[in-house]
Amino acid sequence: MTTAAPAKPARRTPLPRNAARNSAEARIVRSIGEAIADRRLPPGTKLTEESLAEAFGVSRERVRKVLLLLAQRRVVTLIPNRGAFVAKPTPKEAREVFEARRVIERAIMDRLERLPRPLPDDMLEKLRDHGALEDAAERAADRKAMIRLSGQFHLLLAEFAGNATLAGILTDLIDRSSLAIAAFERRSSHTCSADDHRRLIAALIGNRPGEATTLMIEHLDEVERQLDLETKTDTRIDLKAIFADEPEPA
Amino acid sequence: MTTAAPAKPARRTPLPRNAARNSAEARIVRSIGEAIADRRLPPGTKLTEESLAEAFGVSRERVRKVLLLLAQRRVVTLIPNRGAFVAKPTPKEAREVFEARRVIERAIMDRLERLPRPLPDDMLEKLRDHGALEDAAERAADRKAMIRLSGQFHLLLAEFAGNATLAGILTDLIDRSSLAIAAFERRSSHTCSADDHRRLIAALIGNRPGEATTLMIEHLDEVERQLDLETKTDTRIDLKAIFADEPEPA
DNA sequence: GCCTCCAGAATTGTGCACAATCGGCTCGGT
DNA sequence: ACCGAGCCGATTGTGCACAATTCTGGAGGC
Repeated sequence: MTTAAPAKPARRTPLPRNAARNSAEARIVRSIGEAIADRRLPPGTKLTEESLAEAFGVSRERVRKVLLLLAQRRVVTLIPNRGAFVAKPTPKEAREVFEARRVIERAIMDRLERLPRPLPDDMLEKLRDHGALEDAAERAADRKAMIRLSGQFHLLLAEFAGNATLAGILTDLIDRSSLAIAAFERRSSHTCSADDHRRLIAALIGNRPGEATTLMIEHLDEVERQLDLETKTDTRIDLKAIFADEPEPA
Repeated sequence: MTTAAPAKPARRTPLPRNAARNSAEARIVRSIGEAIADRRLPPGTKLTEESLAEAFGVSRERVRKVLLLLAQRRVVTLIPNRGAFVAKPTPKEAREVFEARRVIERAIMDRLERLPRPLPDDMLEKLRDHGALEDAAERAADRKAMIRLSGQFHLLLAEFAGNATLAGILTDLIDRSSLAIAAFERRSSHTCSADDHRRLIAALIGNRPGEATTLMIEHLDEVERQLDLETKTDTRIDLKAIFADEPEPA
């Protein structure tokens, strides 16, 4: 019935319209988000509206909107009349974020393990492709790419689990854990163990019951364990402490 | 040009400043959120900026900001150049939200059951107080109060679990499940079974291992099961269907 | 010497005016 | 009478100007 209209000329405009405008803001959000994740914008950095507006070539109100969005995702902190800062999570918040990730990603792995085998071809293909990308980034020692790919890997699994809502929640949590890593990473850490991901992929394909889930939990535990959530480096007094033992150069 | 103002008498105000301003926005968000949850604003309702601005006695840009926040929480849908609408979840999204709630609330119940016994007095007190409130609302057949209290109950448990991040995520999910209920509730449904909550409280205090968790999952299953997620009432064509059998009045 | 207080500058917050866009309505053609 | 085109009212989107607040540097008093 409704399928008629074979020869209907394109009455409406092809409407590439608002998509462009809208994605411009989304693009800025992603751009800033990635910059925060890979530490080009370390926690605590002041994000001046004017500077960002200039950097992205947009008006200040656009930036303002973007910052509001990022603040909602707890990636930046908005202090009234003071401005926007890259969020600096507390150790407590960092622990909470990782715990939340364990809760959600365990659920995701459960669902993935219950998928009928063998896994669909496109899924296998995407897993292998992603593995190759991570390998390449590791060989190239491309730290930024590894961070980005690591997040994408977890997100990819969430997609496969088929629950977009959980995936959306996880997106935020991944951003926030990147932030936590940036804030609390120890000096000598190898972090993003692409090896963990490799094993996870293998376990997922192999389908030994529970193994992939266990690996995921251990993986998240390991990442969290590599953080230094004990020594209290909070507030801004640490700056004074750092330079306290330096003699006056005069 | 502008300010004459060479004389500056009481230059400073007693500063009831941003705290009031800031919470004003939060208040509007809560207000609209509650209105959506208890169905004063059914899914699909157009939220005109001007009307809301007038209703809350604030400027349009304030409303605009609030709508952006609510859109981020998926409680309203923002259509470019068309405006804001109370979100109308799809059956798929409704299922996803409930699945996400099961994932998170199971984790919360796990943690609550692992709490050392007996539970702290303030926790017991709050549980009992809340139970009394729900009983009262049920006796008074105060539907709106029951909906609000039901959400608060789940949030209360999340608080007790001590993970503010998970609690925050759950806050959004509860709002969204309220929406799902508003969108898909069957005509003859008793819904918010305060009885479930009563049993949950008892199980939690009694601490028979796993019982509270099981009750919670069954509770969420039951709420979801009361929804009609099968019959496809999507799109706007249902309006035509509704009036299809009505004869022309002239 | 140190603390307090106070301009000046820089930055954020907000109202307003206008531009852009959409849906509905009317009108003219077939 | 139906269909499409085009205008109009209403609503949303955006830039701008100005108000409010905070921060900085420095002068003055204790």
